[in-house]
Amino acid sequence: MDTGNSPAERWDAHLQGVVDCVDAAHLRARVERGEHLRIKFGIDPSAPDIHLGHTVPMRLLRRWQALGHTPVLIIGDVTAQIGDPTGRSATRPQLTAEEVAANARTYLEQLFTVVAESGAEVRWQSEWFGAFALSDVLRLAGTATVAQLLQRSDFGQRMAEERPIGLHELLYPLLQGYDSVAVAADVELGGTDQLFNLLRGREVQLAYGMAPQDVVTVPLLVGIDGQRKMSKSLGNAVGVADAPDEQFGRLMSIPDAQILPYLELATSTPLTESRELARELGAGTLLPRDLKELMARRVVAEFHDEDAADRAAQEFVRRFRLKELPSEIAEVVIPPGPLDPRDLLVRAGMASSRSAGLRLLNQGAVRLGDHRLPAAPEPVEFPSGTILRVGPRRVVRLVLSQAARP
RNA sequence: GGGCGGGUACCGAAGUGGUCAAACGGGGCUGACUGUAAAUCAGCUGGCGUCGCCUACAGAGGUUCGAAUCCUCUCCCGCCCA
Repeated sequence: MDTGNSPAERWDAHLQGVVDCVDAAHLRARVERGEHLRIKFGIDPSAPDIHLGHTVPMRLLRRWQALGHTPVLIIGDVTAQIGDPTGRSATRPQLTAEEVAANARTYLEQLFTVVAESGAEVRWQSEWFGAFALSDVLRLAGTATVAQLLQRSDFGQRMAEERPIGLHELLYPLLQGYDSVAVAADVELGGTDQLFNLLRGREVQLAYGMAPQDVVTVPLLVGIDGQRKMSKSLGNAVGVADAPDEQFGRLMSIPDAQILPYLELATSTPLTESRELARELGAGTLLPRDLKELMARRVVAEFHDEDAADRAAQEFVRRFRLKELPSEIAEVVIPPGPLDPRDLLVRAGMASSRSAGLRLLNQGAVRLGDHRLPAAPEPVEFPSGTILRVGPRRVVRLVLSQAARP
């Protein structure tokens, strides 16, 4: 690695966006010496799609990759069948090998939109755990005490609340730690919530007579609800593979307080620029809405392209500021003839049942053409091509089927 | 093996004979408002031929005019002691 910079500058470049660093002095020395390091990054393929939260450590990995290090991506196909107990108050359902393999495929594909594929090493846990004998498991289990493993706050809390803890969950940090032995990791990288697991890797390496890896963590991205950590299952995530409109819209719904964190963590905005933008925001010369839009455009541009970002932004303004119809409207084919409004809603896919449809009608949520449909039970008739709107977001074009009924 | 506590709507969690389609919170949906798909406020949130009926409180039986609530058996889960 030769960035042409002084050792100290090189170290600074590594440190950008880092929260914890253990052992910082040790790592610094290696970096300043210009060593090429193997950077382990574990992937949990328990869900198929990557969201913005995952891209935070991935972004750091990319930066370090650019600085000359080797990303070692570990697909946790074995541990995914356990489910990381981190932050969990309950045992997670176990996945089958097939589910995990399928998830891993799409996951990798999406990961390589951030990290450069060339030069990266991809390893599957089953490479080493596949051949694990019981004696190996026992040896690994012998590297930690129950008390050490229970120190994790989520386990401690579960104990206190008399909630179940699976034995396999206890093993999780050890398995993940053994990965570091298997790939001879120099550094492991993850979100701050992974600190316990990452540190365990050091202990496992030591127990196997290997020099312990250094550990680096990055901040967690808060979900679009602005409250909890971003997570698919909490429904507050922005998926890397989501459609541009979807990404843009979801990003525009984050609370203002999250605009800067998102800009810094979820886009490639240079530090100097984001500082300047933060200053303008504070000074009131830049409106939160505009900065939010800038951030949202950058995210969309990164995972799609500039064009898509432009279109998504325009579409958003069109739909939610000007309250116009979207530029593309899905069509639904409806048989001709008078129709009970409730049935219309069900057939158009806007309501899951007639009762649900009635509720929408009662709430004044339904607009047919440019009329608000009353809750009256009278059947409605309309020409083909009529627009049906339900609430602010759902729009459909009704096309009458020409097939004459006997 | 013994003791104790549980299984309720999308999720969490009340309810221990009728006024329970089931409190409350979360989530979702809708309305108002808004720079916003945010925040806030309000409403809705099993189904159906809508003042009524049907299905529903792990499963199967039973007691009762009447059960999510009582009894019996079964299945599943948790904690503790050994």
